[in-house]
Amino acid sequence: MAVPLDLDQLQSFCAIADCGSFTEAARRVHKTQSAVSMQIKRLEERLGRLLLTRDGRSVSLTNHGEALYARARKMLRTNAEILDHFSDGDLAGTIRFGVPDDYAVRLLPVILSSFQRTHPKIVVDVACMASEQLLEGMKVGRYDLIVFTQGTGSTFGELFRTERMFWVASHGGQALATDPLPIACGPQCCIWRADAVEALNRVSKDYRIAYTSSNATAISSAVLSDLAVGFLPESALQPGMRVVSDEQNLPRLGDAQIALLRASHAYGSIYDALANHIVSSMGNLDVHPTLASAAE
Amino acid sequence: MAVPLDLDQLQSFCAIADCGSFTEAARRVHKTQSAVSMQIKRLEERLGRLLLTRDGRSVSLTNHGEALYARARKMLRTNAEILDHFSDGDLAGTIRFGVPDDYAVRLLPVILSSFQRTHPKIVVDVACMASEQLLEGMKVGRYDLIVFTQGTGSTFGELFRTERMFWVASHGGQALATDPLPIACGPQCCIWRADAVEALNRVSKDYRIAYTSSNATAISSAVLSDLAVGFLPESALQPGMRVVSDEQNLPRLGDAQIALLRASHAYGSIYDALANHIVSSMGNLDVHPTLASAAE
DNA sequence: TGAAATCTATTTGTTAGACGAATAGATGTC
DNA sequence: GACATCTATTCGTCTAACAAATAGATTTCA
Repeated sequence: MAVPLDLDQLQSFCAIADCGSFTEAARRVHKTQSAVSMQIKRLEERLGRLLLTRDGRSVSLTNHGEALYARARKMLRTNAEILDHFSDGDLAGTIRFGVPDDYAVRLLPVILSSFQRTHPKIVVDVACMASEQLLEGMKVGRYDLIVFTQGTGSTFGELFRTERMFWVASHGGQALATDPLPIACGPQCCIWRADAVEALNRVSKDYRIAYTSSNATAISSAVLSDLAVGFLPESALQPGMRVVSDEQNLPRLGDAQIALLRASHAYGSIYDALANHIVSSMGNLDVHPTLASAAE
Repeated sequence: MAVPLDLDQLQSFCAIADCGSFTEAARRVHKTQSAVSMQIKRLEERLGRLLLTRDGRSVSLTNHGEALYARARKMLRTNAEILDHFSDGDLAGTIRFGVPDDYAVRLLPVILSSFQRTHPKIVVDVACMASEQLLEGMKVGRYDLIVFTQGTGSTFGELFRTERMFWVASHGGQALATDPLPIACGPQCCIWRADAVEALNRVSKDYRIAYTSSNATAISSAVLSDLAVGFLPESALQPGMRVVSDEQNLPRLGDAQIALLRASHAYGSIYDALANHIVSSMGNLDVHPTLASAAE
């Protein structure tokens, strides 16, 4: 191996990929814009490929950039893990953390309790609400780190898990057989709502929005009490719910993409520690293990 | 994250861990001894721990060093994977590769065929024989890269897989019930032989070495034809063999440790490519995913 | 016991290259 | 068409990584 890559460059690269801007990325990694620009230039020269497309307006990853990103992330995670492991004394501080309420119930307790055990001096201040509100709050600086779900299309933040979405009904209920189909879902802004509505229209299925709430438990209750049919990601399924099989005439839904988003200042050791913990606890994405499968 | 670690330092660190010498490691990474010495000094300062113990004669890893080593290796593998992925044109060259014959049968075809598919221009010259002979051949420069198995004690080379060892007999055969127990195994030098013999003595089991060969297929045949009982690692088990359950009075055997060893010159892109491929294809070791479990 | 050999650590001087500041060039906005 | 806001580039500075040489420590062998 001639000379290994420079993690500093990869860090800048990932920062740009995350926020879509050289200037903003520079702030995050505590460098000037020119330094970041030159780092990327050197990285691209080193690998002999264009990694980012600069369209004046926005910056996005090329295919090669995508291929690099996943692996670079992995290396940076391991790097942060090492630094965390060797950091003297326990890390201390407070993290304002946001998570969609549908995941909160199932996943949070496990994840946060094991995190608290290894990092007793980090206080995690948890907020549970819909992804849209979390993103809103992130904009005004209310959180340091949030987990949120996004549609299949636009990707920003750090994608670390995908999940199948299922139509669900109550066991032995009538809602599923009703026409038009009564549906329980989040408010207008709900990311999945648009996807589901579009899918229903595509198969010309009659439906009506029978129940709306920005509270996930409220929606679950509506489904469980047979008021309506709902759609949920795999890990939000609850006992008493019945997954509607593909044989029914309901359209297949797109996958839920779960990502991590940091405030621009949240790139320190304690944030890395929590982010790493979440990704390794519930992440289900990884680069294909062998190059065999990764090669084009 | 203040400033990420330097992969260059980690590379030197791993090279030292692999060969137990600053001077030799320096040759491998194409630097002077002083440069390597200073790199380690900086790395130890950075992490605030002693990573290597220099006892004048030999150099070995401290506990902190061990913890770092596994993660550093992972990063270096990913690094090599990236460079491989982006290397222009197909890598070309010849690799003189050695592998124990017991593994050759089961694993080689799959591994090498997928490797050839992604790296058609790399010629892999395969030698199949017992680990001891491979190590012997490595000493005199006959191989670039070998896979070999070692006992539970001494570790050198790059450990990437462990496997349970099983006592095996033929289906419905008599050998297992015979007293003293007839055993088929490798020659004197066989690593497992000492372990098995020691285990038998520990439980005061009478046995006799009934069949000896340095050829793994010969031993398998002896077991299959009920001439004797044998002991094999999990992945060398073959149809027609019966694993002797723990209820029988045979002692539990230690695990087989499978490692990779490179010639001192074999640190280039094509060697990395094959080494990575092998490790990701058949490796079953990894750093614990979360720090939770890794913390002391 | 002492000389030679062979380690690692340290010192010194040189130099590449990474960075920040300033500027140019490009693009979209009002 | 002026302005704002990106990224690229130029320039000068300075850090820090390196090779070469040397010192210090330890083992080996006579």
